[in-house]
Amino acid sequence: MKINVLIIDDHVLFSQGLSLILKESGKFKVLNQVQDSREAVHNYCKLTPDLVLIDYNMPHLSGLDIVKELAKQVHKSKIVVLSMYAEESDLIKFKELGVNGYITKTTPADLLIASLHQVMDGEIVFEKGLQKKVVLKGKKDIFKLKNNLTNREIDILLEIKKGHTTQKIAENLSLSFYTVETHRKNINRKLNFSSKSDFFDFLKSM
Amino acid sequence: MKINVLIIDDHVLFSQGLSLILKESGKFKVLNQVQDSREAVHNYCKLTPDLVLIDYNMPHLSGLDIVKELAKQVHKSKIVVLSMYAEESDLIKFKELGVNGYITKTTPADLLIASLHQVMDGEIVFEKGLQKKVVLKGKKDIFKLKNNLTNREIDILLEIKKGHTTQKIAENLSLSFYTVETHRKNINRKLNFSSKSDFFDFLKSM
DNA sequence: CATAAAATACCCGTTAGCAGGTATTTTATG
DNA sequence: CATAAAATACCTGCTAACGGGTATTTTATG
Repeated sequence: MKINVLIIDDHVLFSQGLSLILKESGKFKVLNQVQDSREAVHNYCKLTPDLVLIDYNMPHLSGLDIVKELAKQVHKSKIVVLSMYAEESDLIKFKELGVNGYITKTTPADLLIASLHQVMDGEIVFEKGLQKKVVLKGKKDIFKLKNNLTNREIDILLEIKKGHTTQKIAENLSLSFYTVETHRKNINRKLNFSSKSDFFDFLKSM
Repeated sequence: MKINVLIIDDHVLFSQGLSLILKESGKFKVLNQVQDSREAVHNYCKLTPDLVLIDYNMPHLSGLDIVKELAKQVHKSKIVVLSMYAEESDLIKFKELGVNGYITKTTPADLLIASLHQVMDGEIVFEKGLQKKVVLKGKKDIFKLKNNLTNREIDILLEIKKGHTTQKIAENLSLSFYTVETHRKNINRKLNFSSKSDFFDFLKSM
């Protein structure tokens, strides 16, 4: 039995090439290729594919939003995001959304096929995610030392990075509102950013 | 006799798909697919292709620079640029460089094949991929359309991106504090971010 | 030229963030 | 065990941001 695939990508040329790649492998059947979100949701429900391949870098619509839409539907399938670049922040978002795979377009076809089979076997394939995470763990200590931050302050920074308010952070970490404010104060004193955007740039580098 | 093609694109997945598309047409022979500029020039000289297909939207190197490099070589071939978006400013640059075609990746395979044949017949094909509504919009315009933002709102967003306060933005743009606040309000209403970090992520993507 | 969209400007009330403090408890660490 | 560092908690006051309005002028556009 072949794996039924739905491709969502407004770059028709890429979709058609990808279809041929999948077809050649002999294990996949491309049910349809769609170029916009309305068609995407409609085809998803009608065709009930086993696997959805969605391009993230679409100029006119957000891959993220489509993934959210698909997640709302009754039919459930594996979802793999195909992206031009490996963006760390995007990776986290897609992981949170429960996407089954994130593969960059720099991946050779055979590796893609192999990854898709892994996904169909229930694995979660985040190509470069694993490598980066390992690197990040070593970074954390250097990061701490470099900025004279304490463990708790890093906890708070990670919460801020998620976009949580002081109140929310307090709830999440089971702390008093005042305690979180104190930490924030100390962080700001230590890092002393000249503007909000500098601060958010810093958070991104974490 | 088949048309010998060299593909330059660091998105291997796309190159491989494109190769299959060309192969299926029966009229093209893909000599090689390369991922970086050095390989590009080397292969160009060694394989002397009839046609070069080059991706413009490469993250780490400029398609423009590669085209310039190829133009310097002894061997001459037709050069067609494949792009994600149709950007007017780039179009002019490529025209000046004597590129034989500029086709977006939203073009269906059959139209691409037809366009490539036109190019091989000596025609210059610059608008095959740009059908109906896609009216040569720049990145900024796509961005605008995508989010329903006005020109002024983008000005304000760029100021916010710099980390300026409302007061500072008002001074920089010679506007009233209240006007800037109104714009910010409208931007927030249109984009409706759930958190500050989402907002700053968005700014970064500008 | 009529009309809509965009850009400009002003007012009010609320809240989150932040800088200024002070102070206690817990945890390492020599 | 003594002491410093870290983590906890509370209070005050100020300001930027933001959402709710309203309203006028300028600019496109059919």
